[in-house]
Amino acid sequence: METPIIRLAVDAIVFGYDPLDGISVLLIKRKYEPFQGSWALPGGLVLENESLEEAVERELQEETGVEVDYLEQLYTYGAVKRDPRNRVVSVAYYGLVKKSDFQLYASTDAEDAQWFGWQDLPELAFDHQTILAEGMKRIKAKIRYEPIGFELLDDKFPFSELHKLYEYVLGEQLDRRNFKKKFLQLDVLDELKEKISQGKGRPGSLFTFNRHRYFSSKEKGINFEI
Amino acid sequence: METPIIRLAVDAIVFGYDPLDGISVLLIKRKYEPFQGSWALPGGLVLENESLEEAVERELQEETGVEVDYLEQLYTYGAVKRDPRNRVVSVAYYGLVKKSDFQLYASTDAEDAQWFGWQDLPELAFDHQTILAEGMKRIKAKIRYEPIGFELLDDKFPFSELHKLYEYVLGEQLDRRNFKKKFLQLDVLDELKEKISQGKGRPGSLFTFNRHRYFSSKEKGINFEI
DNA sequence: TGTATTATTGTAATTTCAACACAAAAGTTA
DNA sequence: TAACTTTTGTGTTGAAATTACAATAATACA
Repeated sequence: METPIIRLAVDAIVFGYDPLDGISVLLIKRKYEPFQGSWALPGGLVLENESLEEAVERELQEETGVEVDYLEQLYTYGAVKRDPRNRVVSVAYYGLVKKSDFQLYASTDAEDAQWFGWQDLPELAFDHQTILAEGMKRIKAKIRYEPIGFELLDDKFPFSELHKLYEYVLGEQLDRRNFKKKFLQLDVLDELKEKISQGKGRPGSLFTFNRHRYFSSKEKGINFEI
Repeated sequence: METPIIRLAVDAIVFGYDPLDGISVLLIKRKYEPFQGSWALPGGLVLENESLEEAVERELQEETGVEVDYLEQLYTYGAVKRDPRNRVVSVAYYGLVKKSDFQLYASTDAEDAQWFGWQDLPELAFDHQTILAEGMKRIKAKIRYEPIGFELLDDKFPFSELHKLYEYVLGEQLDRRNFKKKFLQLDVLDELKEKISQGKGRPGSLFTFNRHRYFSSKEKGINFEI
C-alpha cells in the first residue's frame, strides 16, 4: 500500500488583550483560493524538519508579525472534507499576547491581518468558526485553574487590571473584594511599594506575579483555582 | 516548494475496566521494526479517505479486536525525531471499554495484544510512555467533571460498583457516604426497585445512569462535578 | 476647599463540605 | 435461632469556604 498523501497544517488562535478593548482575536484575510478574501485563522502547512510549535511560530511571524508569549495545543481537526480540495489535517493552537506589543503587518499568504473583538467576529473560512469556538471555551476554562492571565498583563499591574481581565475573559461580573481576597490567598502575587495613579481616584499598589512561588506550590500539589 | 512528506498516524490508549482488577491498559507487541518486540500503544497510519476517529477504530479492530464505547482525542505529538526513521506526527486518542466484553486477538502488525494493570506497565516504544502518562492524567481529571465512568460499568449497577470505580481511577479513598450524597445530588442516576445481593451484607439497590437527564441539565449549564 | 472617583479593609450571614455515628438487612457461625 | 460480621442506607455536626454588603482612605479636579 502506498503512503497516503495527507497534508499537515497548523492553525493558531491568537488572543490579544489590552485594557481598553478587552480580548481580541487575530485574523488574516486570505490572499488565495480556497476562500480567497475570507477571514481566517493564521496558519499553514508544517515543514518536514520543524515541530508543530515551530510551525505555528513561523506562520504567525510570516503572516502577521506577531510573536506569542504563551502557546498551547488546542485540538486536531481531521474531517476528510474540511478542506474542499485536498486532505488537510490541522493541529490548532492558541496563544496569548499583549496587543500593545505589536504592530501588525500582512505578508506572504495574507492580504491583511487584523484584530477583531471577540464579540464581533466575521464569518471564517474552512471550519475555523468551530475551532475558534472551541478555543474560546478552552481559555475560559483554563484561566480558572492556570494563571495564564499574566501573559496578557504588563509585568507590574494594579489589581484592578487583573480584575478587569478576568471579567473580560469570563464574560461575567466578579465581586471586586471577594475576587481580591481569593486571589491573594493563592499567594502567587507580590505587592510592591509602588503605587500607580490611573487618572483620578485613589492610586493602587502595583503587583507582580511570582512565578517561582507559583511553581513551587504547584509542585507541592496545591492547585491554583479561581 | 514541494509539499512536505509527513506521515500522519493515530495511537490509542484503551482503558479497560473490570471490578476485580480495576483499570488496565491495552498494549500490543510490535511485529516489525522499529522497536520490534517492544510493547506499544495500538495505532497506525491514517488513510486518505478516513477521519481520525475512523482510523483509530480500524486500527484497534485490526490489531486487537476491540471496539471502544467511548473515544476522545488526547493530544497530538509532533516532535521531529519521535520516530527514528520518518517524520510521523501522531494524534493520540483514549478510549474506554468494559474488559469483559472482549476476547483479545492479535493480527496484522501486532504479534500479541494484552491487558496490563496500570500500576504495572512495561517499557514502551517511541514516546508512548509520555502519551500514556498524559492519558492517565487526563482520565483522572475528566472523570471528575464528565460522567465517563458509566462507559465502564454495566447498565445496571449497585452503588458500591460506582464507588469502587472512582477509587480505582483516582487512586484514593473516597468516603462512601459523602460520595453517594454528592453523586445523587447531581440527579443523573435512577434508583431501581431491584436489589442485588453480592455475597454477604445487606443487598443494595441497582442504579442506572439517566443520559437524558444528564444532557438536559448540561444544556441548562448545570455542570457535573465530583 | 469641596466633590467625585477609585482603592482598601472588615464582618456578619449563609452555604458547603468533610468527618463521623448509627440503624437496617442480609449472610455466617455455632 | 441467637449472636456476630459485613454491607448498605440515612442523618448529624462543626469547621471552613463563600457570599453579600458598607464604611473609610487617598487621590484628581473644579
